[in-house]
Amino acid sequence: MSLITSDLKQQLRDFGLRSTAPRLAVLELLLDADRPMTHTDIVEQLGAEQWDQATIYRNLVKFVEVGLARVASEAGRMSRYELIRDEPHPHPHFVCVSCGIVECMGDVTISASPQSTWTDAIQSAQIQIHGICPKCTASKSN
Amino acid sequence: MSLITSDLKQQLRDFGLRSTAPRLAVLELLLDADRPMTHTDIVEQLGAEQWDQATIYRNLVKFVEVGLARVASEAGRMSRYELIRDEPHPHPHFVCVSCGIVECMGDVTISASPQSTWTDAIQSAQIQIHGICPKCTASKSN
DNA sequence: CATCGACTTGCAGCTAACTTACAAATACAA
DNA sequence: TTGTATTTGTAAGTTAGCTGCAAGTCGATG
Repeated sequence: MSLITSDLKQQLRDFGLRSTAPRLAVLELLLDADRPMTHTDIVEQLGAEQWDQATIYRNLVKFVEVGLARVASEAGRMSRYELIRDEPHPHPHFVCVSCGIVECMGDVTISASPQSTWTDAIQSAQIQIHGICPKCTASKSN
Repeated sequence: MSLITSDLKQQLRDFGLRSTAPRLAVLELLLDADRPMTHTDIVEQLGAEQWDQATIYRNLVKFVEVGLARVASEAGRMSRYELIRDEPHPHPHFVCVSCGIVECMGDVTISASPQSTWTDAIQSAQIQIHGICPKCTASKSN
């Protein structure tokens, strides 16, 4: 077993979850992903493993429940999951309202003003920018 | 027929849609709403009218198609619709990730920095703040 | 390192939001 | 008023996601 896999096992236990093969696989996939992924994405990428789709669902839900992951968007009526990581600059997500893809906007900073009734709620909230992604913009202009 | 209803009929025609009873009712409901509404919300509020749910769905989709309305959020796997209006200050939406309710944050202004690869896409985009609304925060602390 | 209870998985079937096919009804241009 | 394209009602279909249950597995404990 690699050192890295061993770390992942420990991370699962740190969050109060048993370390099982499907959980490790999902965790590893999310770690490597550069954008939030749907359940379908994950099942496809783990295709060779043949784990039941319900197992993957339950694990994703569990990850969110314990705080390992969050639902980054529900565009197109499909939840997209991403790991929660310690980040120097929390970044907003760009969500394409046409194709549903979600991209992390690492280089954008958002600030809100002024103090308002929402100030409390905005603490630790996620920001999404909804628009048409470059790819969809291109294909629409045909 | 009231002057107002007559205006609504004209607005439908301006967008290339025939003016029908269910469309007028949906349009009027969205006009009066102070937040984006789900298909279910709308069917319930129009309960007395007994229009088919598929008709309401198709009209909502049509409204979005012609630019009369937009999907303000898909929280909880339910689309929430709002009319597109001319607004002096486009406002972000607060989306509760717990109960899915969407509120218009009229008093909050969001600014993005710096210029980035996203600058183009952000033009005319919608901003959503995802968090836990005050009501859900209260009920969770019980 | 064997045991056992609690947690997980696989399976199959269910739910709910949304979509669609098709025939009947209707808006509206002429 | 009439003709036609659009819209509606009805019923059935789709699909992401959820759930009950029996069988399997993890890992704390002895």
